Amino acid sequence: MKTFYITTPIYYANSLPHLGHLYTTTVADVIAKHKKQRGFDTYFLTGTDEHGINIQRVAEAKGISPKEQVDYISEAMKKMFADFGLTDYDIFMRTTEPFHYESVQNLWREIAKNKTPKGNSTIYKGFYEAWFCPNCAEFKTETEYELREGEDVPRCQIHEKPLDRVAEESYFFRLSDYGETLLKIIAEKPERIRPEARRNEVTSFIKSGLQDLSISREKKSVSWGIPVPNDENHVIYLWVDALSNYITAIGYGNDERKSVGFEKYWQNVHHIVGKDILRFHTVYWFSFLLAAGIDLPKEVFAHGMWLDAESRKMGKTLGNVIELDILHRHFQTDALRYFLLREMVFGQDGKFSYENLIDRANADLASGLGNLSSRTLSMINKYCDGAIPDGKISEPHYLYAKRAGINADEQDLVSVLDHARDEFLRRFDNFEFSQALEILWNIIARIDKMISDAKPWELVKDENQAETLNAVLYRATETLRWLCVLLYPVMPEATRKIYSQVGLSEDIEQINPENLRYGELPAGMRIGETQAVFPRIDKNKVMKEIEKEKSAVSSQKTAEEEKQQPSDSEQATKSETAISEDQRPKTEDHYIAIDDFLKVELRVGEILVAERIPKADKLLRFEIDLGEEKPRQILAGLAEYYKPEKLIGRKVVVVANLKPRQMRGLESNGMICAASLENSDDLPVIATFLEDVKIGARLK
RNA sequence: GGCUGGGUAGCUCAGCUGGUUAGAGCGCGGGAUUCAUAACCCCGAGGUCGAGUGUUCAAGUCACUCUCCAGCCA
Repeated sequence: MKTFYITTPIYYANSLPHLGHLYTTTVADVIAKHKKQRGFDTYFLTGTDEHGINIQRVAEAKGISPKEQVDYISEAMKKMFADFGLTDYDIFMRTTEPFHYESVQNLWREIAKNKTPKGNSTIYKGFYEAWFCPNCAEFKTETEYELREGEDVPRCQIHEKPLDRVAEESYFFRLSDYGETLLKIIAEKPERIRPEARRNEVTSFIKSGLQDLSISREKKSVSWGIPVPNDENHVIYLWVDALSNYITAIGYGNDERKSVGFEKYWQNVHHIVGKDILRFHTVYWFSFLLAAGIDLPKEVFAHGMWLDAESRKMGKTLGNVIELDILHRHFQTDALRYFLLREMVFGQDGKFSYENLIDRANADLASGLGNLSSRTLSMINKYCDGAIPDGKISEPHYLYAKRAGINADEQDLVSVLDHARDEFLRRFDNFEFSQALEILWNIIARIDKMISDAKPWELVKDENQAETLNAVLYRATETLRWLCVLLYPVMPEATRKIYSQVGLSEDIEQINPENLRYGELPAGMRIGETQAVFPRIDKNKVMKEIEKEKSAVSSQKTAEEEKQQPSDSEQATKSETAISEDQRPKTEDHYIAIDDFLKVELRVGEILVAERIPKADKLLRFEIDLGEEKPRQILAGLAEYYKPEKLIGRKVVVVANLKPRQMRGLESNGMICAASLENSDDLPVIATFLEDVKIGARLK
């Protein structure tokens, strides 16, 4: 029997489930369901990655043990999966399982006893000294961290948290010997890494030269992990531990899971990963596997990220995160699954907003598939006494059919459906989900048009048109049957409902869409009870509710974070001022046109030099890099509030086209934007950016 | 800075190896209709195809330059 092995990454057990976890797992679930339908013996893995310094720290901070921490997260993950109907996985893998320990150590031994393609030892012991980011679980080079003014410990550029200085003995994996082999392998079977743009990144990374990889940490600094075989003082590097879950779970290197079938499944494994971890799943993972003499995965597919409606990354600071409990509370799981697969071109980034989700659900599901099903079945009830009519038109009635705009012969429709089915399957096999779905929605439009053109409500009034009417309804219903079978992996609940409304009772998950043949819908069968499968969503109402919940959540968070609250009276005063400001009459002359605003050239600048000016107690002299040929000199009255040396390196907003002005004999070429508050003793606050911005970028 | 990908209708995007009036979906405006979940069907809006130069009988579609955006560079 043909087999298929699909994996999600195992999710790091340091934070609660989010949209990314839901997305990747949903995609894998859809693929798994589809492959099962197609007759593959399918194995679907997901789970949590539970070791490492970062989990150790999170646990310490909470005052619990690492095991308690990872138990908590993996339970939360399972609960989230269950909420969204993701229960078809064959294993929820956890790296704290004893069998995984055993297997990883066996993998290590296997690698260690082999030679690299260049005939060297694969693993050697050395000494490592570098900055390490526990959040990334990566060592950082000079270009990847920043040293802030007044601090001696650099911070990770991604997490902005202090790095750990690691100076210790370490085992190394001789990755540097694998570059050529990897490039050759990728060139031979490029489809192993997709999409193409991501593959290019991987190859250019390899071409830039691979360095050996530290694959252990001393136990005294990281204790939460799998010990290196025969060296109790070392713990195996997180990525070796995590990546190998894909093989240990199906029985590599251990007896406990042997029965799953490593040989059987591994030969057709497809890893679905986020683009951020593609490198680990190709360069590192491929090399480890080569070193252990294990076949490489058939495919590693890197999908994109969900961005907000404005194409920004989602994050706590921006408050634009899509919240899983809101999704769960307000939307049908099937509508969400459809949206996830339809809206994002698999492999590219996609935009996610509650509005988009509602629009898609209403347009494609309520007005599209749902409405087609509803109008078709309701006509069968009204015009055919609730039984599926015979779809054949006999020769004497050909002319009538033609008059109604209907081909007596259904061959046109049959070839359209056959072609759509083949294309859909081809796209699906290629993980082109959005395009696959589009094909089916063209079919829906076609059937809608057939109905509108034929006008069954008129045909029913003419006895001579009885067969035409029947044919139209049969064709529509037969198409519905096909749609249900094809769409089952994407919308399991809804398609089951429609299927049973049509009157069919087989288990749709076991029907292979390849075997769909036109005309197998039995005439004379009674249809089931009908009701709307995709109720229309009242956008205004639901958006209002969501907004309310969102603000409730965020204000709750703010309250927790800021324990110090102003007294009641203070707050009252403040809100009163706010209202009066707000209610100021908005007449024309309070506004400026966009052109007026654009006259002001605001740019991002980085302070290179900041120093006091002799005999001036307020003025500071700055040299600011605006991305121009040379830095600008700007004077600003900030000396009372800021120590000049603290300002160096800060990114600020500069009015770049202000007329130059002389102060204290020096020319100032611009102005630094800062908030100045009402009271004289309030400090001005220099406008800055939370995100990393490019020097010279214009603000608008 | 280097490399990769991209900039096409209000929005999301198709447009393969260059060739008739540049397409789809959503949204919007109008019409028609009643089987259906204010749905479905028809029509329309008229977008310098990021800018420029070039190759060609002919260029979103090829080349070069510039510009903007995104990603990768352990």
